[in-house]
Amino acid sequence: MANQLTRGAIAEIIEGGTPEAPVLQILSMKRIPSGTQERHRLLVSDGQWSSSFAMLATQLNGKVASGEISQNCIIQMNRFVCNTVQDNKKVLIILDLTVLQTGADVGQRIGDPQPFDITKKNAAPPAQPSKPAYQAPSVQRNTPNVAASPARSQSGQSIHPIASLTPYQNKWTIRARVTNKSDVRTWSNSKGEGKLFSVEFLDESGEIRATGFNQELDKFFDMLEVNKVYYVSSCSLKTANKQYSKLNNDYEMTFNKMTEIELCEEDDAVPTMQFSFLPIKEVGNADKDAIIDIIGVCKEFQDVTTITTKATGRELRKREIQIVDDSNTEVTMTLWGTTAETFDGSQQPIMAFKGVRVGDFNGKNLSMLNSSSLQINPDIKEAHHLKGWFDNGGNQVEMTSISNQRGAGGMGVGTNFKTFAEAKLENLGTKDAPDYYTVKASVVLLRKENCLYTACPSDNCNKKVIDMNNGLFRCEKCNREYDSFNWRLMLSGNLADATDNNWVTCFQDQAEALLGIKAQDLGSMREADPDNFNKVFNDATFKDFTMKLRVKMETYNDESRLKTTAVVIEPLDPVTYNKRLITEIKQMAQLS
DNA sequence: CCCCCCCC
Repeated sequence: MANQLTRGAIAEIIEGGTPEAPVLQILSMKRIPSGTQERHRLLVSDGQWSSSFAMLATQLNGKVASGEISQNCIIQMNRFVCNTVQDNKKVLIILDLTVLQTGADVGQRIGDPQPFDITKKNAAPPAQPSKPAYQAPSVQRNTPNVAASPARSQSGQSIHPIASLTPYQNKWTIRARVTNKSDVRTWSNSKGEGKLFSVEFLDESGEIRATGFNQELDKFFDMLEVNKVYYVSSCSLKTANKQYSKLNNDYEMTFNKMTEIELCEEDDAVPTMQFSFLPIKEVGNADKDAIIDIIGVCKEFQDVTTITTKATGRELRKREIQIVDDSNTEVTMTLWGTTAETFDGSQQPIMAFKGVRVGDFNGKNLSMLNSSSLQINPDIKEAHHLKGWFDNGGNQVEMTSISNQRGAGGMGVGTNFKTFAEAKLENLGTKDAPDYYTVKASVVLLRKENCLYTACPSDNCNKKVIDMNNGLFRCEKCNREYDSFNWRLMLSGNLADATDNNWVTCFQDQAEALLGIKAQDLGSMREADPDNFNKVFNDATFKDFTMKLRVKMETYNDESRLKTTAVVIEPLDPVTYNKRLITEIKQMAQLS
């Protein structure tokens, strides 16, 4: 069996050689915990040497998931590149392989391979890897050695892997898929002004960002479409500024006057964008600022609004949408710019996001970045699965939202349901920012004394006024006197659910909703009709409500206490309430 | 030649 393996192939590759279709055994494999992209590192053996320098190209991840690639299996490497990384270490990336024998069939390590160490290798002094003289030692990746005969483009030139591009060669053509494309952006600074866009290209060896300015934007912006494959040649290459680019490439390209781009119709061989989707439910546990991939159904969407940035005063268009998945969880996602403006959610599309950022404003939310990409109704298995789920009952499921604030105005009672006990257990309100949650609660006790106050009648003031006892009422805030006032409510009530109770402050709108009467009417009633005044409070007591609460630690006179304020109060809708309980029971049943 | 990633 041992003679199946290509003895010495590992040494040959490490020394810069490109043996033809070498056969190796995978001794072990390890998933590397880096970023969102699943990557596998392999300990491989050629029968003589072993090394853990091998990595699987991500398009082969499926073969790991399916079990085709597993420990002890024998592989033939059809295509591979060997790069030099920091400290002159070698990394072998397997681009294409054939499993000759499964791990189960082989069942054991073949022979007695020794960990390859160039200093211990006794056969001849270490061969000098054929390293081009231009390579600075700090450069993280050398020109890869690409095995197997390169493909040819339609016009006959050979295709180069993206990973092999450097600023020092100018005759190359890549065949790559556009995985992301920016909006047109303009700039104006001391050096001048102009417009630009950028795209991201992906092939089986790697990825690279390309930028087109001014004339090149006019020439290529419309032509380049996300998900299509192109032959691209003659661009300027420069060192990528890692501060701004998250792509796994030390270089990036700029389109220039010589650049040629040509659509490639037969594009099956070029990998599509790789996602690593996180179930929406898991976003609830994700760290703030985490960059993740998400797929979901757009269940609801709000209108486009305009905001002004604090820093530069720039106006931005944004749209919030709610996406759900089969973890029965909903999250709010913010779209920006053209994506926000052109978005059509009316058909409840499936949306696959790559590289969106987790935020923690009022619960968890997601936001697209300029580096994020979005595919609507993509032809991938996760999208088909979600479509099937949504159309077959998923659309009826009551979702748990991990974003407290619904829509631009934050209206609505929200869906971040918790009991009082859960809110306490989770220490809501003890951080810097207030927490919001929604509770179903009954009124136990209302403090009707001092729940009304005389307020300034001018618009948007509402400050308490002082009765001058001469028919005039003075507002200190407006610094003037009025001949009338408005009754306003600040009602303190004890509310309870099955788990605990809580004192909650209800201001005007919320108190009116709870009592079922306008503050003005209640105020008039207090002196004129005390019986009915008391009846209002008696009637409200023991009623059930759904309410969105805000919890925040407040400090008075060096004493800190949690303050709970009602943000929205609605009468309990028994149908919606029961639906939610049924969903929760089903979820509990699934968990057990 | 850009390099902002935003707002409640």
